Amino acid sequence: MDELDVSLLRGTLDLLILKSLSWGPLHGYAVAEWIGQATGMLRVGEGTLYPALHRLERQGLVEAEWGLSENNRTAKFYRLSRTGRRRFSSASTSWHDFVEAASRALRAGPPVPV
Amino acid sequence: MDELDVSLLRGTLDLLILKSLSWGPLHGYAVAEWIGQATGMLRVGEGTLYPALHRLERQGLVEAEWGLSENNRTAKFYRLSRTGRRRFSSASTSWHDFVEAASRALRAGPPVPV
DNA sequence: TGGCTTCCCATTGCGTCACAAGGGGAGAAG
DNA sequence: CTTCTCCCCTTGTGACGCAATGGGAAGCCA
Repeated sequence: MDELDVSLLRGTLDLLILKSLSWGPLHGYAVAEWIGQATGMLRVGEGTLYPALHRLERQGLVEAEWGLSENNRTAKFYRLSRTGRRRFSSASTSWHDFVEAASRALRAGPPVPV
Repeated sequence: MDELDVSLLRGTLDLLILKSLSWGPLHGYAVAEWIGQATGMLRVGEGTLYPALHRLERQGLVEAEWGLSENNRTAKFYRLSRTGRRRFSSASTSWHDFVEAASRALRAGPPVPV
């Protein structure tokens, strides 16, 4: 009823996309499906996904190629570039670091007086 | 050297602020200080913090009141409202749920074929 | 007295991004 | 031939983190 809180997806989407491509090329639709099932709760709309993919492509992290899907449809397959792979691992650690830091603060006690 | 990756702070800042106020009123400057030390790595600039505080105030989650700081300066003290307290706990659980979901996906295996 | 630092408040403008809404095309299935 | 599923895309819009900028008041030091 109330407005649900802000999209926490911010900054995490790219990482999830890179992860989904870490085993091999996927087309956009499959990426969205994977994220949905792997997280169990995060539904990525197409208006969110495709701009993100194009962004990653512009940054040289993924490369696209047209092909045929498992269902015999023309689909654009994305695959990690070498820099994409490097970026994936670095983004992964900084994501964990960030979560760790925030988590620590959320468990922390009151501010210590100087 | 490289461009650092996107602000992961998105969506987490409000939660950290609410947490910092969970023990009692603090002025803005102290909130920023607490976040910096409690996380050990996240530095919140004033151009980030004050808009956030005003936002939370507009939403009725915190209430502000002028007072005197420990250093004898006029400062605006923020304190959690009752709804703010409720919001803090709900936002807290959804933050953890989100992190858990993303974390699960980042540990997950390849997409299962249908 | 004058200048410097620290503390504390705030705004403007910019770029980024998640997202809803809308549009399209092509295979499959009824 | 209609409908469904799959698969692609763009255009707004609002939200938000952030650098830059400005100001004011207390305290210190010379």
